[in-house]
Amino acid sequence: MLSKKTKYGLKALTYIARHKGDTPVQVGEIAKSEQIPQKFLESILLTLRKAGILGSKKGKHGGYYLRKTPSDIKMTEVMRVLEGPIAMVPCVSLNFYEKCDDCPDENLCSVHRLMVQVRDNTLYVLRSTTLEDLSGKKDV
Amino acid sequence: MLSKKTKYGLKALTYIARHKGDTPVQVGEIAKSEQIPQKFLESILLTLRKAGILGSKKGKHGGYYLRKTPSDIKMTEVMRVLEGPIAMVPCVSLNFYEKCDDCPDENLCSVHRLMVQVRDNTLYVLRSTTLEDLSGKKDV
DNA sequence: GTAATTCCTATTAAATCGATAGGATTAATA
DNA sequence: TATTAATCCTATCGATTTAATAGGAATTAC
Repeated sequence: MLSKKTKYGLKALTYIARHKGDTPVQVGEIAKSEQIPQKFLESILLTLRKAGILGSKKGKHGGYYLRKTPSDIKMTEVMRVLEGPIAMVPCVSLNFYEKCDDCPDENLCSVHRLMVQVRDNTLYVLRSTTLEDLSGKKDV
Repeated sequence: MLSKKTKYGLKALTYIARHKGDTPVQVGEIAKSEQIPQKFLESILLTLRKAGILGSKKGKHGGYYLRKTPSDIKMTEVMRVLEGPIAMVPCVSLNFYEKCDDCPDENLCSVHRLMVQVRDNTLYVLRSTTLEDLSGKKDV
């Protein structure tokens, strides 16, 4: 299940990507427009900033902006920052690998092999989708 | 993240599918072999039985057996029973659909469109994989 | 110096997960 | 028929995670 954190984060990123002009976008504006609890959204955008996806400007007239162009922001990156591992089990995770306590040999594990397949297909989608795709024309 | 319930369930099904002979397989045997807490496994197999995937025989010399041949048991079915919806958000779920509170129009929602893609790719894998694939030769 | 904004830490309520406990029910078999 | 061994059922529990809230510190425009 996709966490609200990730869902809100993706919506916010889309909102910022669609924003015209060179002024940063304020949390309050996004929260209101996308119906997201403001304080919660604050912490999410902070996470995205710490991960280098967003930049921020503090103080009055401050706000958030993208550090890269939307077409350079892959969904793999965003998902890993907000949702964590893309794989459904740690033993097939590329970036968050962990061995299973049980499994003596991963290659013999039926669950492992299935989850590799799922991971590869999910990765394909998330790698080939960028923020530009999310924020682009509705009918694409 | 794949729940332990699903992981254990898949391992148990694989174990049963590999079992030779026409006697039912006992929970204790599976639990021991696959290192799964027995009581927990009991409840999982019960779920699978209620879903029609497993059959059971009570009393002495009882146990569980498959209701269909492994090649007829798709991973979509097993995953839906044990893990719930395959989609990452209810608004793109085929079997557990729910409208989002926020989203006025799903077709305009960037998250929705992304998650449809992920769902379709995951479905492809889970639909084309059966228990026979899981329990088959290790080096396939 | 005031107002508006991000930044940071802590807390909380609710839900979910993984597991355990204890026994009821059923069936084989001696 | 009594015993044994298995599934079946319900309830509970502790730990973790999630979603959200609270309160204020730091920073900046004006």
